[in-house]
Amino acid sequence: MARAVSETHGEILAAAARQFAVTGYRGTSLQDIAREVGVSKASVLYHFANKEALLAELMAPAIAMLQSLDDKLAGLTGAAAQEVAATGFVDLAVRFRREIAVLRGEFPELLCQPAFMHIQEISDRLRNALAGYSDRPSAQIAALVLLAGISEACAEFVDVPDDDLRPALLTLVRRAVEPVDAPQPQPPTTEDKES
Amino acid sequence: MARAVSETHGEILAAAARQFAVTGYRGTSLQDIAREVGVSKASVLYHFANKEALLAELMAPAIAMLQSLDDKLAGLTGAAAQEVAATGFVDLAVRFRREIAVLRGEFPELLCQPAFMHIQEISDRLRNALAGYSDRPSAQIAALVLLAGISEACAEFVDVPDDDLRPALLTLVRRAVEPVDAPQPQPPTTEDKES
DNA sequence: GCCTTTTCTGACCGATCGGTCAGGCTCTGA
DNA sequence: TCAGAGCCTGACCGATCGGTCAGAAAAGGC
Repeated sequence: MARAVSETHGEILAAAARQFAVTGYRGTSLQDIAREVGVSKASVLYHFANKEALLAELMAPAIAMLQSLDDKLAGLTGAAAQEVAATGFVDLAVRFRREIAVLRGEFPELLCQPAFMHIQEISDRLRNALAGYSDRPSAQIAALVLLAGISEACAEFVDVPDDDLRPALLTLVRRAVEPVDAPQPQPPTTEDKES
Repeated sequence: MARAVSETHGEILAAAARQFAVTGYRGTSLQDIAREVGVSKASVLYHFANKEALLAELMAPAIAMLQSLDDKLAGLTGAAAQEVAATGFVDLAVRFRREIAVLRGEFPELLCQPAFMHIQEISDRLRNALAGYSDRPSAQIAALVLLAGISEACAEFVDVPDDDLRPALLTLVRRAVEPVDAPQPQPPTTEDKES
């Protein structure tokens, strides 16, 4: 068959992105991807050294953006770090919904593979930043819930346009994150309306 | 060997719970579970009809609690529904951290299996309740982010005691959820949702 | 003692996985 | 015209998966 100077490479990548997001990395076989593109499994392995290499190329842009967010956070503390982490991660999650969905579902094994080992550290730093570098458990918990939830939500709302999703998420994060050094409206004692 | 009137059944269940939570349902083989218990794979399949039956028995208590929460939500609307959904789901997530972690990671395929088909509907209703039955996208998004994030967070903080985790999550949810009939800064256009 | 029931096992099955390999096809430039 | 590069394939490999089955080993009532 031999198509015009390999658009096949890109087609495989696109099909893999689609299927990984739905079925997961482990749940998608090379055969599945090959079938969708209309080539043989051997052809997939001609274009990509192995399954992991295919995943790595797929994730590269998202990882690059995550890395650059990590760099931007390097010099910041407190509320400034929170704000940059919030806007940066929301942007990233909205733009790379599918890629993040893959990472989300298969954390334990994927992060053991050499190409993705540093991601755990980066996302730990991101969580710390979103918690305003507070070591209060409640701040850490809130940050983790938000990061995880946003990853999930973006994968779920595939059909919501970016420009609707982004502000909604950003508003949510700003409301939900535990403030650190901003002047707080009430003392941390329980001035509760519920109990 | 033939142990005293099968504690083996329970041991298999416990080992499966541990491994599913770490490696996922699909990522854990019957061989793995058998090895941890110290029996043969065939023995696992003597106590459980098949892998899915093992999972179903493991999930039963969590699903029962989810079902009862669903029942409790049946007659409620607005802020009352939000509050019950919030406390109920936080309780459930804290108590059944491991079980929820399994469901979380392997949604698409697990929910296709007959034993779990109705869970998707229940969790949709739960999300709606947490959104105060508002159809504003931002309310729906916030609810989904919170539900997903909490599931993830509980699985992550395995070593945090229940009594520390629960209030932290509850505070977060109450702060993050979009209020429906509480006094709002902007005039509510759609006060009446479904009557 | 013996017989039945419960518990457990090794050997085996078909299916599927990721990956290899030798070779065929088409295009291109000399 | 022909050699070589790029692209693609079917056949095949070893490993692992969930699951079956005949029968051994132990437990318990008689």
